[in-house]
Amino acid sequence: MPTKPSPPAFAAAAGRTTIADVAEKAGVSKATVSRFLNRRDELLTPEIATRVESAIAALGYTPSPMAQALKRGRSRLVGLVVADVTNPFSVAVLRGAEKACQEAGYLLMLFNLGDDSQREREAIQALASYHVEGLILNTLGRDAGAAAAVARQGRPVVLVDRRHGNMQADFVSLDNAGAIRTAGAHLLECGWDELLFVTEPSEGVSSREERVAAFRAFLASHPQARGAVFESVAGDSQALERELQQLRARGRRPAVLASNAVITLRVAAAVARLGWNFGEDLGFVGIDETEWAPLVGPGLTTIAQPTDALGRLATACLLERLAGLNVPPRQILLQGELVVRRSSRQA
Amino acid sequence: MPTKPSPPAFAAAAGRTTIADVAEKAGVSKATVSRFLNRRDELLTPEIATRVESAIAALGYTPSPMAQALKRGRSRLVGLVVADVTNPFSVAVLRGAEKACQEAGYLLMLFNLGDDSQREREAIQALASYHVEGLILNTLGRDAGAAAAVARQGRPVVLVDRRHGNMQADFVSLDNAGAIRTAGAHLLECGWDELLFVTEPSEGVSSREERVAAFRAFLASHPQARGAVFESVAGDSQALERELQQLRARGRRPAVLASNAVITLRVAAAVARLGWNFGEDLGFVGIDETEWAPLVGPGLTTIAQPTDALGRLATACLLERLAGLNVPPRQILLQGELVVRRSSRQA
DNA sequence: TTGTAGGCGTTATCAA
DNA sequence: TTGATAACGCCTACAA
Repeated sequence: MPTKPSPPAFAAAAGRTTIADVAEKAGVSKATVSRFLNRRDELLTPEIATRVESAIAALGYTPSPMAQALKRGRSRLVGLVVADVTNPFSVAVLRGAEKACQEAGYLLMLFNLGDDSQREREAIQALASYHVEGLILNTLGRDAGAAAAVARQGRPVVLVDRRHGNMQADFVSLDNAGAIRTAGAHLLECGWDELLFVTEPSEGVSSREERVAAFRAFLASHPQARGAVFESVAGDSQALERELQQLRARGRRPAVLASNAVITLRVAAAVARLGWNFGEDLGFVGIDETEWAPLVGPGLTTIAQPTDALGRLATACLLERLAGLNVPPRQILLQGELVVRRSSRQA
Repeated sequence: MPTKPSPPAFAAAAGRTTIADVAEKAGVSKATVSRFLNRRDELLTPEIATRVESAIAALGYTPSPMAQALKRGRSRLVGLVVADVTNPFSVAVLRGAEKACQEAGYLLMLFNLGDDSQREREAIQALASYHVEGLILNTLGRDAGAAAAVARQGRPVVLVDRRHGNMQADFVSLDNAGAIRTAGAHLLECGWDELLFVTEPSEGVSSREERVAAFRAFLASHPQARGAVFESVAGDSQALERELQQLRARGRRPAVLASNAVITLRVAAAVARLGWNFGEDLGFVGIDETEWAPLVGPGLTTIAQPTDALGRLATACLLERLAGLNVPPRQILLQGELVVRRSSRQA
C-alpha cells in the first residue's frame, strides 16, 4: 500500500504557506528566499530575485513571526501593561504608544491588570514568554521582581506615570509638580484662596504622592493661600461631602483641586448632591482632561495631560534602547496644559 | 588560546531556561520532561516524576509559548480587533473578553484600528501571523476578505456589535430593536411625544442601521408619537443645534433619543450652548451608560449595554468553536437596561 | 552568488 | 516507561 504521497501538499493547504513552498515554487533553496527577504543588498542575481519575488506574490507568503522570533530571539513585539484599561488616561497613552509602535513596525501586546496588582507578575511573565522585546509599564510595581528580571535579561523597560520603588528604568510622565503649581496659581489668581486637594489614597502610587507633595510645597510657598489635603476612598461618598461642607465653612472662596479624573467624578457627584454650583459655591480645577469636562456644571477647568506624547515618548525610549542606546535611566517630564472653563471663574 | 568553554551556560544565563536544561538537571531526556508537562497521566515512574518536578522548580522553568505554538500550531492566543479603543463601549467589552480569556488560560492580543478602517486587513493579518487561535472583531468589516480568510483556515471568528456584510460568523450584540423600543416607550410614558433620533451617519455600521430602523419601526407602531431622524456629522455642531431648535419648534414635548455615547456628548454640548435644560426644555434618553451620565445636567437617562456579558459571551462562543463545536453561526442578542434619571422626567 | 546543514525550544513518533 | 529523533518555519555559518 502506498502511503499518501502528499503530506507536504496537505500541510500547505491546511496551514499557511511557508518559506519552503516559496523556495519550491521559485526553484531555489530556502536560504535564498530567506536572504531575499532579509538582506536584499547581498546581491542576488536579478533573475533569481524576480523569480523569488513573484513566487512570494503568487503564494501570498508572509514569514511567520513566531518562527522568526524563535530563531532570532527578536519578536517585533512590545508589551504594554496597564493597571486599568478603564482609565481614560491609560487608554490615551496606549493610543500614542500604539501609533509609535506601528510606525516602527512593532506590534503592541496589551495586558490589562484590571486594577488587580497581584496580576502584575503574571502579566510580565506572560508577555516575556512571548518574547516581547521590551515593556512599557503603567502599573504599581508592587512586585518589583518580575520587571527587574526582564530588565536584567537585557530587555528595556519604560515606566509611564508611575515609578517603581527602586527600579532603574526610563520614566515618562507629566510634570506633576509643575501641573499642581499651574493649577494652584490659577485658582489663587481667580480669587479662590481656601483650597482642598482631593486625592485617592496614595497606596504607593508615585504620581499620587508627588501631586500631594507638590500641593503641600505650593502652599508653603504661597502664604496667602490656605489649604488641606483630603483622601477620598472609593465607597465613602459621605466623607467627601462632609469634607466639602467643612471646606466651605472655613472660607468664603473655597476651591477643590482634584488629583485625577476619578476624583473629579466623585467631587462632581458630591457637588451635585449638595446642590452647589461650580464656579460659584466652589472653585474647581482637576487634573486630567476628559470629553465630559465641558459638560459638567458650567464646564470644569482641567489640566490636560499630553497623553499622546507620553505614549509616543515611552515607545521612543524603548526603541532607542532596543537600538543599543546605553545611557543611565532617563526621566522625561512633560508639561500639562491648563484648560480654563467656568468652574474656576473669577469671583 | 582556549575558546570560552561555556557557551551553553552563557546562553542559559542570557536567555531563558529551556526544556533541555531541565532534562539535564533531572538526568532524563527532553521527551520525558515534555511528557511530564503535558500528559502526566501517561504513568511516569513516581521517582522520575518528582525528579523532573523539582528540576523544574529549581530552575524556574516555563515552557516557551512560541516554541509550543510553532510545534503544535496552537498558541493560546486570542486576537481582538477594536475599531477604536477610545470608545468606552469597546473598552468595556474588552474587559469582559479579557476576563473570560484569562479564566480559560488564553491571552488576548489587542489590535486597535484607531478608527482607520483601512487598517483592518493589516490588523487581521498581523494577528493571524502570530497564530491567534481565533478572532473577536468589533469592526466595520469593510474588507471582508481578511476575516473570511481566517475563518476559512478554520479559525473561529466572532463578531461583536457590528455585523460584517455577508460574513457567516457568531454574532454577539445588544438587542438594538429592543433597546430602542424600551427607550421610546419610556419617553412616551413620560409624556415626551415629539421625538428626534440622533445618530452618526451609518456608514455601513450595522448597529447604527439597526437602531435607525428600529426607531422607524417604533414610530410606525406608535401613532401617538411623532418623530424624525437626524444624522449628526463629526465637525458640524451648528447643524445639530439648528435641528434641535426646529425640533423644539415642532412640538411642546420634544425629546432626543441618542444612538450612542458619542452622540450623547454632542447633544449635551449643543444643549449647553443653547442654554436649555434637560428634562424641562428637552427630554433625553441615550444608548450607552457612562460614568458621567449622572453628572450632566440633571442626570441623563440611558440604556446601559451589558458590555461585560457581551465580551464574555463573545469569548465563550470562540472557545466553544475552538473546542470543536460545529453548528451554524449563532446570533446572541442581549437586553439593555434602562437607567432612569431626570433628563426624561415626567412633565 | 547560491545551497547544505544545523539549531532555536517544543512535541510526537517510533523504538527500545 | 523512557529515549532518540524528526519535525514545526525560519535564519545563518559554512561550504561550494
